[in-house]
Amino acid sequence: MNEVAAAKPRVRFAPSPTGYLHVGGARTALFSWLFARHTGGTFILRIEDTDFERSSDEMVEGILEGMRWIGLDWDEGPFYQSKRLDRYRDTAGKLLGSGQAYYCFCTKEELEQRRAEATAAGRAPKYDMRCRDLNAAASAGRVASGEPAALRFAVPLEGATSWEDAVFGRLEFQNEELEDFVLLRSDGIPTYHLSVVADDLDMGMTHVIRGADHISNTPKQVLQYQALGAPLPVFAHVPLILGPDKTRLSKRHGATSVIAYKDMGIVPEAFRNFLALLGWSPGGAGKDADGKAREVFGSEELTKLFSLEGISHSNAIFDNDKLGWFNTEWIRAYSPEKLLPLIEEEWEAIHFVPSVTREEQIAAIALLRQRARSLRDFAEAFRGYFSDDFAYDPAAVAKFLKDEPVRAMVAELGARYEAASEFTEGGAEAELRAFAERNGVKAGVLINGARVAITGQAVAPSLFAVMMLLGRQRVVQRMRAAEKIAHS
RNA sequence: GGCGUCAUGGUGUAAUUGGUUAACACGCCGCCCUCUCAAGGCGGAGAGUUCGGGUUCGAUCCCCGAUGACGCUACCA
Repeated sequence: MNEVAAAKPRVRFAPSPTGYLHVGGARTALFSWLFARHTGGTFILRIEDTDFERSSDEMVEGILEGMRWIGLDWDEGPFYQSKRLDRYRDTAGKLLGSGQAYYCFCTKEELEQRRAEATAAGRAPKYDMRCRDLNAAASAGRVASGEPAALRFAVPLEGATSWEDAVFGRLEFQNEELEDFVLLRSDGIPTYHLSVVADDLDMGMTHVIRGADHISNTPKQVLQYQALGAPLPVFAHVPLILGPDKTRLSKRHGATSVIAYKDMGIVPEAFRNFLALLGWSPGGAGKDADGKAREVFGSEELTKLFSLEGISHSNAIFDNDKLGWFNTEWIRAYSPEKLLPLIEEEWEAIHFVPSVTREEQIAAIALLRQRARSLRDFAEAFRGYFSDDFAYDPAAVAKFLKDEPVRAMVAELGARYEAASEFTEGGAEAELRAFAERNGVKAGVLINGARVAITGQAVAPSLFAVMMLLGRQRVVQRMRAAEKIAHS
């Protein structure tokens, strides 16, 4: 461990607000957050908005919303790079002053043209360093007189740059493979390469946990730390998340924004649990006494188990089925009281207003959560439990409530319930079974028919439990109306 | 093209880090339960660890090569 890592960890999540929080970003944020919480360190949020063209406040809000949704709270920030421009110029000044950076007067057009020529000629499209040996004083003069110039870092011509990556081990790049990258654009705005280093240094980052797509950028940053005489943070590169076709996850694969999963009725714990296990495993620490690995982990447990060592080296494929499984597990684990506000959001989204009391809602949720796959179920298939405003699933009607005799029997049974002296779970079942026998049909036929009449669905909890939940009045009313239910 | 990284069933991951009939979870199939559907219980199919060489008494694990995938290759981040 180097001297920086020995200090209390300080880690950050540094998204660029050029889009909403996507699943890859969410996972790196989660890993950083888990690491900070595990070690008792500090988690910092920094918005890298130096690309004014593509950044927007709306995207910043979207990112914050996504982070709040999966429960990632930050201790410092959000800091905005757009408000710290002076600091980057200071750092650039140091590099220029020590001769490790130089002004470049080549225009963007010239560079593009040379790049095209080099590629056409089969050469590597690297910057040709033509401004590198310009006289420093003369260059400074040109800049002072208003000539636009970018500032480039002077990469050593020989040797190699390496670091010890916390997940990949020792990584090394030959300096000759690197080009003299731009630190400050000609409009004075820093590039990513400069601003990350300046900020990570300034904000005292001990660990830089980010996507593996940054591995190739890392030597450029290591070189700056060295040029500045600063100690290196620990770099930990996290493998990428791919779509089912093994290409980088994109809108083509469906939802890419974290909030889209919220909209699909995924519960935050489920999403976080799923994400945590994509590219990370607790190893032996996550196993039970019988040797079976558990996978359903809450926030506290993930925090306890998390370590950089458990991060995988290879890219992972996003599997919707498994996410769905985590969702059912977590919906079942939530208390009805905790589920209710989440369900209310679903209702609001479709402008549905439940007509039953809160107590009845809680009771219904307690009964239904066992078989919910998504929060959306509560606003769709389960509507009949919360209001008389629900639809009959045509397939369910066709399957169990199509025959006229059955419809008539369900209606008649409804009338019997109405006339009965009491309405209890056992009594209702006994009544139904006796009625079925007298009419020469199997009890199951009436149970299934009544279920459709009462809930509109072929799928539901045990019929008699549902009856007690809905209450005699609704049950009777819906059963008596069985003959009027439309069917084809 | 150059540079870099990675490679265990369809998917996510394990394998006391050279000694296992290669394990667990998701998914899939079947059976049980049963008033439906889930859940649950039980069982099954599915990888000999990308391929080829080496080192070793012995390689998922170490070395070399190939292949493939992915990443980077901007005055984007």
